[in-house]
Amino acid sequence: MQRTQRTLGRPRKEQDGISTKDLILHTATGMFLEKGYPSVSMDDVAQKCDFTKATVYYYYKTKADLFTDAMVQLMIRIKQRIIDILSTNASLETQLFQIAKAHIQATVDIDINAFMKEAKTSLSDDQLQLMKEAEDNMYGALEQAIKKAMDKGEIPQSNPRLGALMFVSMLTAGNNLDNAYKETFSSLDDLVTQIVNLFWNGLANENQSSL
Amino acid sequence: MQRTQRTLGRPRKEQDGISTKDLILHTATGMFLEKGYPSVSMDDVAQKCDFTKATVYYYYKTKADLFTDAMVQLMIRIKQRIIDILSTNASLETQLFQIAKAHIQATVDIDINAFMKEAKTSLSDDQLQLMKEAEDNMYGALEQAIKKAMDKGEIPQSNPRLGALMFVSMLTAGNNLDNAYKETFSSLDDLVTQIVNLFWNGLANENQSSL
Amino acid sequence: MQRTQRTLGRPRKEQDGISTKDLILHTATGMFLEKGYPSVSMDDVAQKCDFTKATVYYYYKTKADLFTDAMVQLMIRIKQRIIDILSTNASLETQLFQIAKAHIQATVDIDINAFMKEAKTSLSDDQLQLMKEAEDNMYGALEQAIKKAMDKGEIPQSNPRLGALMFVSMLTAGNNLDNAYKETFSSLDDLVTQIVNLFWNGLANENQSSL
Amino acid sequence: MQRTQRTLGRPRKEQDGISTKDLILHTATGMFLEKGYPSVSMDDVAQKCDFTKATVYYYYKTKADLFTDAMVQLMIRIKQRIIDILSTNASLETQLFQIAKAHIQATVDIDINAFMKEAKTSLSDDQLQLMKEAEDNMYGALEQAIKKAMDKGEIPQSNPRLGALMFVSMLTAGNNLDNAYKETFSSLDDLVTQIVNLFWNGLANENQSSL
DNA sequence: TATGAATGAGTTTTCATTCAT
DNA sequence: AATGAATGAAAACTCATTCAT
Repeated sequence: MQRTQRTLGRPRKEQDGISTKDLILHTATGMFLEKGYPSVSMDDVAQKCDFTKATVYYYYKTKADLFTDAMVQLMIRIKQRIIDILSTNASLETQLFQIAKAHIQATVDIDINAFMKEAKTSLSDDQLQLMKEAEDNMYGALEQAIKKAMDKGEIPQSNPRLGALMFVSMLTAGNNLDNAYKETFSSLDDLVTQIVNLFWNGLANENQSSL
Repeated sequence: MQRTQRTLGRPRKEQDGISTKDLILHTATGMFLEKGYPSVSMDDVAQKCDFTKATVYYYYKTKADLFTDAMVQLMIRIKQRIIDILSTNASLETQLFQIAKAHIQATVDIDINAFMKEAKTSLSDDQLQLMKEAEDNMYGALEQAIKKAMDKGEIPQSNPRLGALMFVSMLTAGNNLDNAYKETFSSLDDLVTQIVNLFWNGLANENQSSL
Repeated sequence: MQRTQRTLGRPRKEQDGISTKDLILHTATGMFLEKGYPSVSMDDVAQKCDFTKATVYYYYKTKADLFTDAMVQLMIRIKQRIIDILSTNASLETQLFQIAKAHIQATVDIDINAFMKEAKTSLSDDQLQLMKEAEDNMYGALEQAIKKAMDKGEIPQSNPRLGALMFVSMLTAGNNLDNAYKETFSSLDDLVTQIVNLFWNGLANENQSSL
Repeated sequence: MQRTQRTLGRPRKEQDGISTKDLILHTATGMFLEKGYPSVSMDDVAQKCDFTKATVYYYYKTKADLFTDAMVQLMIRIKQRIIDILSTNASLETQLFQIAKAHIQATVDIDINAFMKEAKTSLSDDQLQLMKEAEDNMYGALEQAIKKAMDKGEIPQSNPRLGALMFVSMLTAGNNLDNAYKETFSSLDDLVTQIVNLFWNGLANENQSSL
């Protein structure tokens, strides 16, 4: 008659409560983001985790698997962050500002497109599919928020998906800014504000296009 | 006054008027753009040119040298194309549209930031410097055109460099669009128009920011 | 008190009690001695051991590392042999004869100076330092024995280190003797005796130098 | 009717009176001595001469040819220097001192044995033969001088060739001395004197060998 | 006489991956 | 769960050599 859910026997080694697999995944994510897929070797990841290559292979059958999982999990986390911000009552503009700030504060930068290009030759179709779905979901949240604002009349009707894509592309560019140039901004908030303003109001601030 | 009448050494092939070195450079440029720095081997380049690795090394001492030259020359060409368009009498908005169209029509796409990240560990400081300068020049032309429009009162004053950077980032994102999604646009012009409009008019089309 | 009862990982082959690493080191030592540093490739070593290049790299990170270890270990072994002989009660002359014989009987021959010259451009400062120390130790034992004999009055006072160096240089030269010439000696002992005599008594066999 | 030996027409380009072939040979000699056969590339030689590889090949069919010629000519020059010194009226000991000093003053060092070992695999039998002969000649002069001194009763009878070989080996060792150690001698003359003394009088300075 | 172009065969090194314990 | 051993394939780079002018 078992009373507790607590598993019996000595609990498995989980230093700081993080499992080996998670540690590997987390470490790999950071390294992939920093250097790109081909420039990170399984040994690099293993060494940074203080494990051996073989241990990494114990958890991930191939490097492509590790990469796919790393990217998918990352995109899920980002999507969740976006959703959290979008679920508040603030105006869309305010929310976009919050998203932008969170994105730029995170040292990590997901230039998904660049990653895809690099890894394309190494990933299986299934893996590419997985990543594409995660990417879709990630942009999807933003896209729907924009769509809702359009439907509510908050902003004029246009292509909401394109808006979402362009917004993220601008954030990525903001993240990759040359350090020397970055320092010409008085603060991070200042940079973020200018980017969001550019996205929100455009360069011209007028209604009519002369085209 | 010395005349070196007869050229020394074996003459270059010059088939179709294109020298071996140019062929290598051109081929390499395309491959780097398509797959990224680490994924293109010197042998890959050589084979595509129908030469041997050693021939590539005859013209470029290292892979990093080849890459640097490829990117710098590319950015020079792009800068020139931008300058050509900007030197017409058309309005800036029209010019931006032309630039965007030229950029997206070119199969090549330079996601400079992504390349820099990939190659950073492999390039020497000198090489990085060369690329940064070429990049600066490339954006510089656009930046000055925006600045001039601001000074003329054509558009409101804001950060012209950030505008230039964001514009190119949007074009790059447009270029990397998922094919399936790309096909939802009625034409290339349609896609380009929407991107330029978004940049020019912003999402909100209003003057006041609520932040 | 942690007992690592079961050894982790795949166990080494240990055929004939010699570990893979030792086999590689031993093989490499012989090849370096025979052909010199630049003329021995990592693949050469691997093939002679019936392993792959990658296995050699598994144990030695670089060729320079392998070379350094090979030479240092060799010099340590030679030093030990010299010390063993010098620790007997025999007269120094007899001991020198024994050392000379052992040196010449060993098929291996270390022309340390020549090796240093060849490898100098390839070795790191640390590696050169390691080799220099091992070399110093090797000569040191001989030097001290000569010094002791001088202090005891067995031989006249002079520069003991120079004596040690010259002795080894003569042995090396003896080892490298042209085979045709070597055969003009009635026996190995004869050759060794003549060399040691030359070193011990000099060419002139007289006390006064006319210089 | 030609009166003068002076060749007619424009004299061939001989900068500083040294022909291209001689310049190449001379340069190559120095580089081979400094770095050893395998570590010197034909390109290295060419660049140091400010010519192209192809020019070197114009004068020397193969690298082995260049090396053989370089070494043979060098040994001929050394032999001549030895003969010059030995043809004076000075005592053999004095002459050996002069030879030793000349040898050690020359920055170049011919560790012929080491070179032979390195190059053995690359040289043809003919080339090895050529070098062996030059080497024989080089040692031969010294050998004969020693033999003559023995016949004159100046020094006791022993193996003159072995003496010659050992003498040169000691000089080579003296040349390769660690710089730090070299500086412990008050002057070059001091070092040379000690080496020649050791060779001439031996370590023991006594007539009887206890063996 | 001298040279620029081109190459084949190698060299050092890296790395994803497998295997046996 | 984790690891040490071993490898095949490829990458960057080198170099002696040939060829055509």
